[in-house]
Amino acid sequence: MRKSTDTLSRHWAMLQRIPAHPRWISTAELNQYLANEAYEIDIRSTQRDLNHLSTRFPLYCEKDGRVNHWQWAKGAHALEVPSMAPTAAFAFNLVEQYLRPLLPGSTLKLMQPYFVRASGVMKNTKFQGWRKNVRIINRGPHLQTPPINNKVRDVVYMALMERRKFEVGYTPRQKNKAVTYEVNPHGLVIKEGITYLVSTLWDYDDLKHLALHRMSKPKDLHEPAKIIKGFDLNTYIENQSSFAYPVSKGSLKLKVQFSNSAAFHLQESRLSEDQKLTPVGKDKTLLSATVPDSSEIRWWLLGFGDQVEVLGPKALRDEFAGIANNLKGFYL
Amino acid sequence: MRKSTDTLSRHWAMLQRIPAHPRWISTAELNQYLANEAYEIDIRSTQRDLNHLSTRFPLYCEKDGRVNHWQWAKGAHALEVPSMAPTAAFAFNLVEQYLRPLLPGSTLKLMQPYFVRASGVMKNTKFQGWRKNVRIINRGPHLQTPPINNKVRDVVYMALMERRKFEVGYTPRQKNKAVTYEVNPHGLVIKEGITYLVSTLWDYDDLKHLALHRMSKPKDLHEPAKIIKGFDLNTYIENQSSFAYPVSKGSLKLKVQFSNSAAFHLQESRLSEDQKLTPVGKDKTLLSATVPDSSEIRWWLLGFGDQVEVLGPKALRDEFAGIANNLKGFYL
DNA sequence: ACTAACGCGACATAATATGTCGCTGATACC
DNA sequence: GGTATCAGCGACATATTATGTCGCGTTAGT
Repeated sequence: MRKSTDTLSRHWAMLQRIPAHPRWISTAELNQYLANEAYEIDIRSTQRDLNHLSTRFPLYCEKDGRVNHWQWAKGAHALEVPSMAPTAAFAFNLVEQYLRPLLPGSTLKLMQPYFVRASGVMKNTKFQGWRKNVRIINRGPHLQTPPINNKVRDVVYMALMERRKFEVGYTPRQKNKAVTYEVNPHGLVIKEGITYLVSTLWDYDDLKHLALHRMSKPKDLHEPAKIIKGFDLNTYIENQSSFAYPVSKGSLKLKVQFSNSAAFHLQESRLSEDQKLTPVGKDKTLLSATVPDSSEIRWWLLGFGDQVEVLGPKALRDEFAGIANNLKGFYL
Repeated sequence: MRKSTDTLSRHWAMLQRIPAHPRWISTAELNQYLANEAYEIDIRSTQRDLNHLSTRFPLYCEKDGRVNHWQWAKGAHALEVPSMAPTAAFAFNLVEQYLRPLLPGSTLKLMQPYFVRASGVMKNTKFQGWRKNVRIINRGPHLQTPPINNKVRDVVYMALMERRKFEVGYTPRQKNKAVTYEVNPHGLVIKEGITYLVSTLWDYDDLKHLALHRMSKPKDLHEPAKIIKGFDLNTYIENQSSFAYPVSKGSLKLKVQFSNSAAFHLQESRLSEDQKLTPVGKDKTLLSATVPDSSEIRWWLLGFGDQVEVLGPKALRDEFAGIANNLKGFYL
């Protein structure tokens, strides 16, 4: 009566196919899936397997009428093989520390199970209180990223990934009341901790930037989105300078004089492949490098204050001269 | 002859206990481990199980004399249950994009299996070429992080975690020849993409900063490290301003006048809990906020150039006045 | 109220997981 | 170089279990 089977790998396939809370799968669906995967087995066995597996794994079964809905229990920590190596766990912890102030909390929350696992692995080492002995030094202050609703995050990400429309309440800045939009997601931009969805609304063709933290009551419409043909996010950002960042597509042959203390770390990590550092006198260093012409580089150079003098190119020097002049005016 | 057993969970335990390449475990060790985990079983069964499992999972067995060494095959992509949710995969992809220019490649490589898995999940969505439709805009140019040897990374991380000594070749800046150090790792600092190990050497008590990309030929000494009693990395960084960053432990009651365009994004992500923005005239905004007194905040403010005028506190205004004066001098 | 579909207990039986034994070959110790 | 030791593994008997089948109770849909 019994066929030759491979119970172990079938069980494995089942565990993989069962989704995490709040998604679920019915016994019949799972049996069908297994049949497609070359595990043709009686549904009775699938039922038995599920009951058996649920005694060993945090599987949860919810009866919906006569149908059993199976899922991984809410908050069940994922199991993985091979388990996370200690060094990988360390990397996860570094990354967590690094990202916490920079990315919206709700995006990071999606990786929470991995961070938890990493902490678990670290607990078995002697490096207790490791957080106190690792530090990542960032430039710039930590802006407080506005919170994004988890449901908004899930619907938006899924809609973007599956190229579907969705409906959402949006509260424009300086207004109190949410209006309802039907959104066709085109691309995602994160800038200074704010997440924007580049989208069109209804059947219109003009692109809007919708901040995720201004969204509420999302509703997946399960309909294909209307995407502008040939849309390309990079082109969009650069050509239209929609996010007001890059200055031009060209590059700059930078010539800058640093104080030695400011130039110090450039000896370790370089600005460009062709970077050259030349000592000038006792306490100055001349930097020459070819870099993309962007507002980022201006920002970076300005941040050094009076530790940096821009020598060239001429246009950039003039820009900086203008800024210096204006600044001087402020503080007369 | 046969005892009642729980084959499934025993197999699971085995899979979890087998380490990833290049670590390994012998059959006897594994059997011993299982015995401790309440799976008391004949070693013959452990042998059979391993052979059986290796037909279904990428397990690799290396014979060392008469002993079998088992490990997950090199580059075997990890398996996890429940499998990564599509939204989590999306988050991983975002994070990967975010981190690539900011963290040393070898640290990121430790997370590679997870990024690979995430990409696999994304492949099942309609969001092909998603990389082109997601963009994270960073401030500051991308410095090129110098490469760290993988072996160095592994030995250093493990030594730090297990509080062990190690021996390493170190090539100080502007020297060609590596000298050999015996290192007691105390803490790790990442700054501008450079990874430093704060350490003492041999039996000395003075702390050195060793850059990981200057290390070579690491050798774990499998001996407990000699750690300075009461060492605390944060205290060390702040008190000794060893990494020349924070200015003081106090806070600043910042009063700053922004041009409206520069102040724009502060309406979305705030600098502090108590941040206040007040319009001044037609095209200026007054910001007041209490922030930690740090060089980061100076950097950040300077980056805005002539879009920002510091009004208070007086000491900070004076600092900025001095900088403006010097700058003006450069560009006369 | 009838029917179809699902879950599940029971049962027979084929398949397999387990302990045991003994052989082979590599290592280590004298 | 001889011998004791130990790991791996093939073979075998057998207890255990995984599987298909059947039938009953229950629920949803018509």
